[in-house]
Amino acid sequence: MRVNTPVDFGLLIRQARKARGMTQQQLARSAAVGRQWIVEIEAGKRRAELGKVMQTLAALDLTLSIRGEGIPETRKSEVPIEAIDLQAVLDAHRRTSR
Amino acid sequence: MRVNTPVDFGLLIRQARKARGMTQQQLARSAAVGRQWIVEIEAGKRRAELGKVMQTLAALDLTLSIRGEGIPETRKSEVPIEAIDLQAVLDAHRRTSR
DNA sequence: TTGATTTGTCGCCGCTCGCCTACATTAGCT
DNA sequence: AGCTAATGTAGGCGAGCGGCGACAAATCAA
Repeated sequence: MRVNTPVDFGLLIRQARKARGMTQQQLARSAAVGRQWIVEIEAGKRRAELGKVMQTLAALDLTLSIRGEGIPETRKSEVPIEAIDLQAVLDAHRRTSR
Repeated sequence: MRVNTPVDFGLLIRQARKARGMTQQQLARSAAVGRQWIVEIEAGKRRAELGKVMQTLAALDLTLSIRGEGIPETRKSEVPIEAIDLQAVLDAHRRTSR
């Protein structure tokens, strides 16, 4: 999902945290930040430290990506989208739907 | 491209800036930050303000997105990936390859 | 409702940010 | 080489961060 503002970050972090059934306290420990900081980032703090934000995303197992002119789609080390065997998909479909 | 650390942010911002032929001064003005700040973020400053980072990405026309468990692929307002007419693709393929 | 957990808010305080000006260094020209 | 623009660095400054402990308020379960 696209992220345009610090408020978006807050909402998504909170959403992911709840989806994992974590409390602010647990997330704070896991991300090595204060609980207070979690409260603030979830509220959309603009002046939050970039590094802590990324620690938090990592603690939630979330990945961040940038796209735009002049930025390659992936890095060498990144795993590209898995190739799809269209033929197999179509065969399977024919077998089940008729 | 995936972004895991503040250093990644720096490299990508610099890369995008150069791809647009902008100087640090120009980017700084466009993003409403100090030139000094651009120097630091490009060097991978961990404690940079989240808000300014996003202003800068916006000034470079870069988009940020988050992915992971519990985070929807897109927001209502976001434009989904364009649907592909597989039939047309296959037809075209057959026409050219045989 | 009651009790317990979770979340939000407050004040304090050391530390660092980010802007500014000015200077040093490096790149990119002809 | 020589000049100019661009980039990196330094010191100083006000402002705000983020951690802490302690409370309030809200949420949830039985």
